[in-house]
Amino acid sequence: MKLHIHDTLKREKVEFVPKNPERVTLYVCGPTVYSYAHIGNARPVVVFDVLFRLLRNLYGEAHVVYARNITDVDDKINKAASDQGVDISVITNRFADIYNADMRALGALEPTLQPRVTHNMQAIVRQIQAIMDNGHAYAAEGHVLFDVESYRAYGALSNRSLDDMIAGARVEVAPYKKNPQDFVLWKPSKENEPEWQAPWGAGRPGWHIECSAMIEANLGLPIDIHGGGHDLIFPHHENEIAQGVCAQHSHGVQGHNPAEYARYWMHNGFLNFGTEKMSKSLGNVKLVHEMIKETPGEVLRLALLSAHYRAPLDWNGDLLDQTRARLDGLYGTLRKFADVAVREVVTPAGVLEALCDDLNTPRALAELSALARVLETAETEAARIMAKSDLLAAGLALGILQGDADAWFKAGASEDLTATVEGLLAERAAARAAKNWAESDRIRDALNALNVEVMDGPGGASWKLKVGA
RNA sequence: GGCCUGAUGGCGGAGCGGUUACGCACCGGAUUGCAAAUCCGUGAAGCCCGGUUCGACUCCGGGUCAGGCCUCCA
Repeated sequence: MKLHIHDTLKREKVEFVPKNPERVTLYVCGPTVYSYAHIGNARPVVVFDVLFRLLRNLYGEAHVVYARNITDVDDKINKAASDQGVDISVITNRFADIYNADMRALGALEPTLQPRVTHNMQAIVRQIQAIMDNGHAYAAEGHVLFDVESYRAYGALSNRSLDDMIAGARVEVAPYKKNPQDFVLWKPSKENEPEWQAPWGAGRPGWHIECSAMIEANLGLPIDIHGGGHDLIFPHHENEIAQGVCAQHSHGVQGHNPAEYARYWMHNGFLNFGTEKMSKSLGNVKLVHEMIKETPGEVLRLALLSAHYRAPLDWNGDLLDQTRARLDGLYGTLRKFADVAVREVVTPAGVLEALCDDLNTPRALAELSALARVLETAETEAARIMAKSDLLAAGLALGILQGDADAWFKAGASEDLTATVEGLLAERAAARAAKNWAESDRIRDALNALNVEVMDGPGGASWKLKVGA
């Protein structure tokens, strides 16, 4: 099956053809680890996790290399470390671990590589030097700056010209810049801030160079797919391209080809929070770390996948309620057929087709519903085995439905409660066997009072913890 | 000012130039001791104004509204 993706650079949906199908490379911009990740940060993680799963499906697990960096050098990190009087590694290690745990809770697979800036300082220095050697950067007052006018394709990704940008002119003006749009590759550290040695003076890397250098060092240029939030298109990704291309060779009179850096670009849309913006000043920042205490990570994940990744997604309580209800339905089906065997996992064609169409997760979800219905209505055991296998395989492609179905409904129930419920259920089973309906209903009322909902089935009663009670 | 998205039924959200998306909620029926779950079914849409077309939610033009980027940002 052919994968088609929307390429930000070409601004259209194109067929994806990897440079080397034996080694498909994907890079997604990861977090700066100075604080907790919010739910908006999680959208690209979940979206590109689905892409990672799809690529592994199409090209084989061993043939996909997915890198998501950890940025552990940054002003905000410096500030946090200084405020707390600790080394930056104390901050970065702590929040990198929390970040990884939070993303795991959202069902994201671990990337193949998680390069860190501090571990790639030599590669960064090397790439900056290469850009300078190729005549695309210059040193000035301890800084190294990229010379945007030397790179003809600057603006190709974000569709803007240097003239437009000068018109906007909201860029930092500095006397040592040849052009206001020139951006920093290397800068001196302030006093008491960490610094690294470089030929043009001790200091630290600029914002954009880390990604292009880590990509070159860890994945090799060009990579196949580069992803991130669409706010990163400019300036971050635009600058990455300039760096990555110009690090490879001089571009005196030759054409400038952005594809020498990354062959396809994918960007996810933003989350909306009603009329309000999510911001620290409004105090409405939704941290994944906090949300997973209240809501199963799987619900958050599916909610993030409920709209197409490029579309804006309104994030609100209704969305979570509806997603929860949908997941309850799917897990309910799986619980009902818990005893049905599962055969080899092969992603159903309908789901694969939907995902191969620029990661159309809403359509994939529709396929999932159809598969659940097939399982519910299957008339033979063979059909049930096939249907259940399809449903689980479809879930795997999206990173959902892999948990124990019974446990899904009982999540949050203490051992004491479970014991109490099982006891009452045994009494009720006896009452029902004796057709003592009054006693049976009395026990059910008692269970309801415990926030437990009972469901009688042919194989006996099952129960679940009521949500939101 | 420049660039870029989006506007679909009560809600979420896809595809498609002419035929049921799907999910959540609701309603009717089947089933159940009663419920729940499940199944079957009904109802419900395409911001506004033009244009193209035999026919447009779907293409084109204009408008309105909302959001994003241009500065740290998923």
